[in-house]
Amino acid sequence: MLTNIFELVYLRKARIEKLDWERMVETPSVADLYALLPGRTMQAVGRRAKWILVTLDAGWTLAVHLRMSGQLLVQGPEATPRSHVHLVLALADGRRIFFDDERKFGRVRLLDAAGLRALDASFGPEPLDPCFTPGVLGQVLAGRRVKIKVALLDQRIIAGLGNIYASEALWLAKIHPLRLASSLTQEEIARLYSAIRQVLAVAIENQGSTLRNYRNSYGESGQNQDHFQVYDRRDAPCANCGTAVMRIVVGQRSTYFCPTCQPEV
DNA sequence: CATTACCTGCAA
DNA sequence: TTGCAGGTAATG
Repeated sequence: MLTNIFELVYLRKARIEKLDWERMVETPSVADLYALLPGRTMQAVGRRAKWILVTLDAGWTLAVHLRMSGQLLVQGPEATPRSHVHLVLALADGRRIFFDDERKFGRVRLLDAAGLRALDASFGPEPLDPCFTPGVLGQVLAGRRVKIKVALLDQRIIAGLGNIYASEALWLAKIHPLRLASSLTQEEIARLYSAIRQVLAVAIENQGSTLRNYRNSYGESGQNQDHFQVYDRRDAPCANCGTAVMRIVVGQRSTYFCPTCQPEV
């Protein structure tokens, strides 16, 4: 979750101070990244699905995906990178951006306008966008013979939900995770729509969920892990009915739900 | 569809 | 030692 930006930091005349895990650079080649990035100016920070998008000048966009354990940290000139910092960008004002990533799953791309359009087009609707309505959710789920939990994790169907918030949203909507997406009634879609937006809004309010690695760009933990209703709460009592929360595996991912509030398929 | 790979670290 | 972890791409 993107909780804050690098204010207006300047990458002008900056350099790549360290890059010791080249596999994190998906495109262009590492040589091209070294050629193109220095001298660029950061103009804005945005997000699409789980990609952090830093708008640069000359039509370039620096895209960063934190995957499981990545952190993007803004540090002062005196800070020492920890052992898992694999990319350091030195800024013109002396600060540095550390890409810290224990598991090395995180990725970086430098995209031109066409690359950005292609990335954007590969994702489903943004749940917090005003254009996202129950009707839109119904359309993207229509005819999908996939379990609803799997559909919610598929970024091509709907963008931005991860394993935590998929379970949380289904609990709030009282929908069993194994239901087929195509089987949801209008009413259930309406409930799911509200639940998704509610769960994300609360998570943002609580500055994200820190299980192990998540930090905002100042290195601060989130608080939303203290507000989980079902995720990581196997055997805890459901807040609605007291039934023990169950854990099952759906699409190879841990999935938590209340067997009473979210009736069987 | 399901399974495996990618990585490292931590808890059971 | 095994299993599991907030994600996704690449395989059968």
